[in-house]
Amino acid sequence: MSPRSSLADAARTRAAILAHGTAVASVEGLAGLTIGRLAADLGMSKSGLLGPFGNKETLQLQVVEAAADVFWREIWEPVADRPAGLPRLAAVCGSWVRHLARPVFPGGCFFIAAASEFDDRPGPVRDLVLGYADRWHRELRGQALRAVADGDLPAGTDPEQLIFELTGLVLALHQALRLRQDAGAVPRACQGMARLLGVPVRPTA
Amino acid sequence: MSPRSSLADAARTRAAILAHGTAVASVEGLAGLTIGRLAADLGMSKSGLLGPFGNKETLQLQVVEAAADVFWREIWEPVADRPAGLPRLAAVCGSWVRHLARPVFPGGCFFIAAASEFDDRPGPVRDLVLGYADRWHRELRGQALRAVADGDLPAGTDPEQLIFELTGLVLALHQALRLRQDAGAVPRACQGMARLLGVPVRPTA
DNA sequence: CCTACCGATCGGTAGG
DNA sequence: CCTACCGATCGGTAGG
Repeated sequence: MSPRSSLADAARTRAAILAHGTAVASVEGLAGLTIGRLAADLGMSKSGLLGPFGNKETLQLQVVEAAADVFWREIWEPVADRPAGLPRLAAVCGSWVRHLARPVFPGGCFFIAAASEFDDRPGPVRDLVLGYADRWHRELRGQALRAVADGDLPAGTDPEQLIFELTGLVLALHQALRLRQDAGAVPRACQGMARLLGVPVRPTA
Repeated sequence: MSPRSSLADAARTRAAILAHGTAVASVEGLAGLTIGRLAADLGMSKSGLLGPFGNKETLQLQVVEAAADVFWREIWEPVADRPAGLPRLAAVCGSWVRHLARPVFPGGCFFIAAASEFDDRPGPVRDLVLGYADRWHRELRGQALRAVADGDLPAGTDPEQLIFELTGLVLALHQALRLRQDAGAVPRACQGMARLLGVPVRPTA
């Protein structure tokens, strides 16, 4: 009941809003996130929910940031201790597949959905999603370049082509799992990745 | 001004609504299609627009069907005269790439967007989108099976794996073009397809 | 964080 | 095909 406690309460409230917001947005879309629905789900008033954010766009931006934190923690951090280059690239492919196969958000991969939803809608939300996509792309490219330099991928391998094809396998896996509910797509994605990398890929946490 | 003319007028009105509806939905999403916005764009009243359809869901379903007609005409029909098997499969990959690179709808590929938007929303719209996806999948598989039977793809080639990877390249191309606005993705998609098929793939109309 | 309220827009209907 | 209208919900604000 001290000032410190009410700051902590406010932080908890904000965290609860963002956690539920990422879950709802993964299913309904970021644009389909409504203040009234979120407030009702959390037993709050609309104005109370909007308070920490000011307006809907700021809420959307912070939902994207919260989802990015989860994505990074789920996929990249578990493999950060693998040797740079091919071992880490193969490991991140495995944890990426795992993230899609055992979805953290009820609507599957938040970023695949957000990228598709906002690819044609200019504005701060699109810019932020694109910024995270670029960051992800650069991380993958760094590992691919290192793998080529180490001789773990054939000389002359084009890192951009490799990352393009790996991304394609992830997107095909997402569509197969979400739209077609075809769990057989998990080994197909791993097989395609393994062929591109020359080493086994398995869904790992 | 005869009855025949007013039937023709009604058909033209319906066609205009569906043509504009597919365009708007490709950008705003099928759920973001609103009756008021569509009516304002076309200079009609909301009730006049809703008349031919009865309710929004029926409008959505008929927009999906109209988009499917365009998709089929744009991608499959131009290559229907190619020999069945590998030649037709390579040709359809080329016209598929072309469809994405020179988008017919302002929001890019209607079906990639609709599949992502409705993969988590049960109901008639999802069922219809899934039905078209299945139909597309079966067409591709038929050509792949024929290519294997003809000896134009290595014996032991798994048609499902092949189609999964081809679809991944299409999805990666869509994301690169729409989100990242990276036109360099067109040759990357073609290169990946050519490696999978063993023959050149070029974007063709 | 709340209640109470704002104008705008939603999908849809009545009646012509 | 239209006007006129319905209740519900949208994002957001005033005031506490």
